[in-house]
Amino acid sequence: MAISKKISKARIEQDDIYSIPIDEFFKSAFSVDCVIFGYHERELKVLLIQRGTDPFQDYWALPGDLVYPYEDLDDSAKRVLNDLTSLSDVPMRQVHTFGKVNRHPLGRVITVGYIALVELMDINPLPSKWAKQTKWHSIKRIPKLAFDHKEILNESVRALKDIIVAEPLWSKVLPEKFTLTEFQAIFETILQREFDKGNFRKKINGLKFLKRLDESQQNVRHRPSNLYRFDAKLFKQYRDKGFVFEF
Amino acid sequence: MAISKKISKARIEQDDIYSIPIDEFFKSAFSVDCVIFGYHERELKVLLIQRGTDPFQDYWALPGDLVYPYEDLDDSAKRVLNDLTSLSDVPMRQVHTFGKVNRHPLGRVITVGYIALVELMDINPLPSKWAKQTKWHSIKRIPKLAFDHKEILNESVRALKDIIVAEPLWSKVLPEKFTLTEFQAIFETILQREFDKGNFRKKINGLKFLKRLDESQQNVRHRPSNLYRFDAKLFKQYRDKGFVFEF
DNA sequence: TATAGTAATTGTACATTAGACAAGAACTAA
DNA sequence: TTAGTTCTTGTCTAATGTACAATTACTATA
Repeated sequence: MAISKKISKARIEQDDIYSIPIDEFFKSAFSVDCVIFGYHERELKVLLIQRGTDPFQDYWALPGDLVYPYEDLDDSAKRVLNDLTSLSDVPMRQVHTFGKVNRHPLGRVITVGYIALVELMDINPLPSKWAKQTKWHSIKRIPKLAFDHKEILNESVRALKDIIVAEPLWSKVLPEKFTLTEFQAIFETILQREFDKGNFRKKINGLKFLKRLDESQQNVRHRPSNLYRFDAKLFKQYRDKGFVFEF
Repeated sequence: MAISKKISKARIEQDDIYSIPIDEFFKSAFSVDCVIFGYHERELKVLLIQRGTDPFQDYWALPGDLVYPYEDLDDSAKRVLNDLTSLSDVPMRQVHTFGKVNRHPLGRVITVGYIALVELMDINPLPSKWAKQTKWHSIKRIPKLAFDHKEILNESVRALKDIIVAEPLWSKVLPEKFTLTEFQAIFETILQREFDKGNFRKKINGLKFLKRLDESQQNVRHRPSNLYRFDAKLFKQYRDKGFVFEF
């Protein structure tokens, strides 16, 4: 399934679009690739699968596959992730589309990248369909990847930094009740910078959608931390009024 | 050129990906759509073409077309814009990809949106290829558009607001030497909010990459404004050090 | 039981920025 | 010369950011 040899580049350049039969355009495909970031205790990982099919058989890769003809793009990302890792209910966001001519050996395929952030221990990926294995890889030690997935991953890491502040992705990573130190750790890990504890806390106390509870940690060998809860409804109200979270 | 009837949705859902011949995936196409924002004297417009071909013949639409099989996505955006409007040297940025199943009547086509911002008077779009007309439309009075172009436009307007602060798109809109009032007007128009003149100016004075010149306006019936120049090199240096422009 | 260790929490002092607003300056037109 | 206009600078206050110190509440261990 290679790109049709009937289309020579030279011919197209000197001629106009009408000279190409429209059918020649409908010989390409598109795929989605899911970048599932897993956070746990100050470590950021990404979920990779080992491919059990060609091309790039046995390579590590982002969970991704061709989009069905009848399938909306956003739905496809969900379906593909489920097909390969058995995961569902992982809200993803579109990030960028990658479309170099030779990025796929079987023909012209562009791919749309989607990202998500989850607490690593909350989900249980299981390989299915043609995925041989699924495995969390530390963002700092990424093996050689199939296709241009390294580039997609890099771009996604960059995008995650923007999105983590703009959208409450972090709420997926926190337990129901959490400490401010845990909250701070997420931002420090993803944004790769440190914050002063006291000052960070002051900022948080101004945010009404992080509600302080009348409970505290148990069984710690130091002063127990107060617990907080995220109020998604209040957050939405804030945002609808133009509020922007910033660091 | 409709989606192959051989693929029934039911069959795919109960079966797995292997049951679909791979050729069935290579029957789709993708396009690029260019959202060229034109700024002039506190007005924001968008460049539309009138389509001279089916589908949506005679409709107003974003300049966009199918991507050639041998063509990188980013290159394609440039080429398509030039094909339809004769414009070149308009740096664009990818924004979002739209992939609903039925967004294109001729078959499965997803489209990648690109945006740019230019000074309206600096460029001279001329319809060519199958574009009957090109015309600047005020962002506030948009006619019925072909395909899902209204949705693409809406998303692009939103994205422009983010990008105008993150990237120096505004440098494309300003003359070599400009006043701070002109500079402020761009942000007020695009972000749709007003700034206090004095305070805005204070902020600007801290930015070294906006260099105050020893020149001022001529022939104005009020105190002439100082002229400034944008130093792109310095801006890059700032940004590489992690500087982020904000309002 | 007292003490050390640990991290949470609060506070303080200073610097920087934001926001509202006013005063003065530099031009043209009448 | 004066009025009209907008640019430019300044001032004052409030809010926020930053660095860092002091205090608190717990556990483990001597």
